[in-house]
Amino acid sequence: MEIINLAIVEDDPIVMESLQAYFGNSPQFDLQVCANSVESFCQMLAVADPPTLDILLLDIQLPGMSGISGIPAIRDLLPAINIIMLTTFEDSDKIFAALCAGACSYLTKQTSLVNIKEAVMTVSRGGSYMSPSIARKVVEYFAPKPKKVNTVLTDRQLEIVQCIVDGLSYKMIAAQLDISIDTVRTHIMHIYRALNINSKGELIRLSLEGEV
Amino acid sequence: MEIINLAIVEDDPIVMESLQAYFGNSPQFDLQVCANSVESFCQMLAVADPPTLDILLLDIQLPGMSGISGIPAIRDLLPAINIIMLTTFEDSDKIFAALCAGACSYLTKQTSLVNIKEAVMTVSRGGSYMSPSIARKVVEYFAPKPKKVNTVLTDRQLEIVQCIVDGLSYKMIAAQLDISIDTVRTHIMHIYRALNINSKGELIRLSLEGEV
DNA sequence: ACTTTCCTAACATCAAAATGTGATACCGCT
DNA sequence: AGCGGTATCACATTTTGATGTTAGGAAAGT
Repeated sequence: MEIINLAIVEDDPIVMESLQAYFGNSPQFDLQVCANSVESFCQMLAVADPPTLDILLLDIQLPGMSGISGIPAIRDLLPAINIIMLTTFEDSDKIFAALCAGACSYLTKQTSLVNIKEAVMTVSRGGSYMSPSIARKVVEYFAPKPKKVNTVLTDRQLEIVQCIVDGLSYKMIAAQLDISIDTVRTHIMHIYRALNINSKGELIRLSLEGEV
Repeated sequence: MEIINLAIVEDDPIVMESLQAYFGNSPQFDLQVCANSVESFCQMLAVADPPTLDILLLDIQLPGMSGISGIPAIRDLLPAINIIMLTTFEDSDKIFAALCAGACSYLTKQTSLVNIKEAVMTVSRGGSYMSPSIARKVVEYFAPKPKKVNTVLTDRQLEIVQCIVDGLSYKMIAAQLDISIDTVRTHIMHIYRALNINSKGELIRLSLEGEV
């Protein structure tokens, strides 16, 4: 079995000790770096012979820079590192901010040491592990939104909108829907009135953002 | 412990038997409905006294309608059901299609029965479980993309792009950036050249899709 | 010192879009 | 039968956008 090179950034001494005791005494892991802030962690990496690290357990609430805002800096120093967030926060904002910054897993601190170990090993195998409640929030991001029913636009108008979003000119829309270009103009004027906008650009933005 | 009302839609008799044997003999579960296609499953629900179902294990590759395209129909009949995809497919397209349709978990068929049970119970507790390799693909959806085109645009050009995405006209951009409208035109012409496009619409689409 | 890149700007031209007014016709509703 | 909403079309005008050429000045690199 390959030995996994670990790092931990955590400011709570109790949690840190617990993680150190658990991972430090296991032959599967080589706990190479421990730090209590992103700043000091980065300092430890900015040496002549930086350690090789596979996985980082990273807290969010830290003195100085937060774990999330520190991710870019860390990935800058270690592009290949896999970052597992380990935090008490469960709000969607922080979860998505962390994932968007490049974290690959997200665990709540209620997670048992056994499960944290499981997550670390899963990640080292190229997978990802998330706490069930976190995973639920993530999948809900994709789930079909409760339709904001479009009372403002008619079916025909939505057809026109789609054509515009597809990049068609008035002339092409007229050809495609087999109506006159003047009719297209009229439709679009009505659409603009209904949405309270006055340019193709705004319409495309609204449509791509799912507002229409 | 609450009993979990289960349904299974699976056309492979071997897999089905294995699941039936496992969940049918466990007191925690009430395996209420088994079907080998979405169509027959929906028929079983279209009765005077439809069963109460908490969780559905759903295959993708099925005779007739695919599992993914069947999700909307199923959710129409049972809005509260939690759908766990159970399939051999691991391609991102299918994963995201299933999640966007409203599935809450996604397991590969390599998943052991014990882990499937774990997933079912996790979901019944309001969480979500995904196979590690699936979870990885999901988090990679959020991860920062390797920078692409935006190396071809200068800072100033990105400013202009932002203004256009915000729905400003050339005139308004000129006013906002305090430059002449001719300069705005020149910038935009260069931007179009750099991105190989030729309209505001395409630019807005690229920008909103994160390509710039 | 020289080149390159970028931001700036003016002038010009044609295509496309935005806006307005007015009109005909169909459909469903009361 | 009459009303409101929708879809259709025409004509006209003004504004905006797309594309081109040319060019000066500032900053940065060779």
